[in-house]
Amino acid sequence: MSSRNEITKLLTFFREINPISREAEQALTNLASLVSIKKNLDLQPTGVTCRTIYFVHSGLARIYYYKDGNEITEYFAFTNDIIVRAESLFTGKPSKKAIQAVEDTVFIGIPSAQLFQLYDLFPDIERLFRKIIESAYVDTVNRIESIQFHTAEERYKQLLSENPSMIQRIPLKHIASYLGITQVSLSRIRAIR
Amino acid sequence: MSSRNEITKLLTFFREINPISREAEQALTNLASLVSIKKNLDLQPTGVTCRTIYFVHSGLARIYYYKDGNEITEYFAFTNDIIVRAESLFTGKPSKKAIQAVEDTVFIGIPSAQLFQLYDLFPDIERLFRKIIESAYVDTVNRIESIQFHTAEERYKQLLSENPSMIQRIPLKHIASYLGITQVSLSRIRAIR
DNA sequence: CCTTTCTTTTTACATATGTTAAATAATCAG
DNA sequence: CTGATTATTTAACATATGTAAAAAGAAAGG
Repeated sequence: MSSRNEITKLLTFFREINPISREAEQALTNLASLVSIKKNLDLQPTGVTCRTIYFVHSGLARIYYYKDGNEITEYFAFTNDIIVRAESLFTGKPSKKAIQAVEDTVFIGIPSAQLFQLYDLFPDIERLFRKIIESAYVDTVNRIESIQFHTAEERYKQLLSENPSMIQRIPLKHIASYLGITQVSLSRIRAIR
Repeated sequence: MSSRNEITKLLTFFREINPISREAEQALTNLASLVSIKKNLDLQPTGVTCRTIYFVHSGLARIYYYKDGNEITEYFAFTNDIIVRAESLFTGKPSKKAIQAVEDTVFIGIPSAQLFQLYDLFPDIERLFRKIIESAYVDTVNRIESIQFHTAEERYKQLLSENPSMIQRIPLKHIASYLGITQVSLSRIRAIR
């Protein structure tokens, strides 16, 4: 499969969110490039300002950071999911977070500076990305509710029912920190049948 | 102060986020209207789809909902803050959440359908609101980190140092549910001097 | 295939927060 | 001002999750 075909798949996904003109699709395609990262390696390290917006083409990735010496997973991205360290991209500050391939992963990268220039030429593209962020915002608000008002056991079981493959594909230590608990707690929860 | 002057104050605030043309400002002003709500009364009830984007002109408001019969405060909005039930606005579904005035509050309301039409006429306005949502998204991601990796005591003390007036202006029961703890827990935390 | 390393589970104990109920304190309406 | 309502604190006990250390299991490299 050529690079262009891989980007076409992402454009197809974009059409469901917000259709954009053929010229706009072409402009996006010209900006986009593929990056392959082997399992457990970082796509982007901490300490650098985020200047690229990534989508997962294949594989599985995560955003993580360190808290008191412990690695915390903040987000998992599957096929077609956006993966971006928003707190750095939107503020211009160096990111304290890193992006890592959980499996061998192919990313589609779009340089943010050039994308923002396209916003001026193609309001449709700006609208597309506005809607992507709106959707991410709603997801995040819902996640706060999930964290604050469900026990770790409830959150684990919900994750298990909504996305059972995660348990197979992702080390439990990452799932534990994503759920906001220790690995020991997760193990205990899993043991209760 | 006339209604127009109150909206002018909001436009001044908008200029710092993303300047828009004079025509765009005029179009926004034409859409905007003022709503005054007395303390403890709802601006928007639950069960209805959110069709208006509000900003706080003066006073103080919150978004809340019911969880197992208990009232949970999700968000506080101060002067110039946006207050909107995003999970309903962006999905078109009825909201399970309500907006309430914590003090006598003046809101500036912008009907979402008409605002979205303005996006077509004035890409600057769409950009302004994209940036507002991006900023809200970053705030929300940071809040997840705060909830997951700080104790309730740490979160209370941070809130106290960042925004001490909240403790005076808002009943502690609302602050407790905002922090994700019971009022009893908050009281205990406060007692430790 | 074996050794090393990484991941997951188990155990024992510590602690933060929840639950329920009652006591105080503050606010509000008449 | 006064009684009623609402908000806040306190107490006693229950429970979920954290911490530390060790054991067991799985994966990876030579």
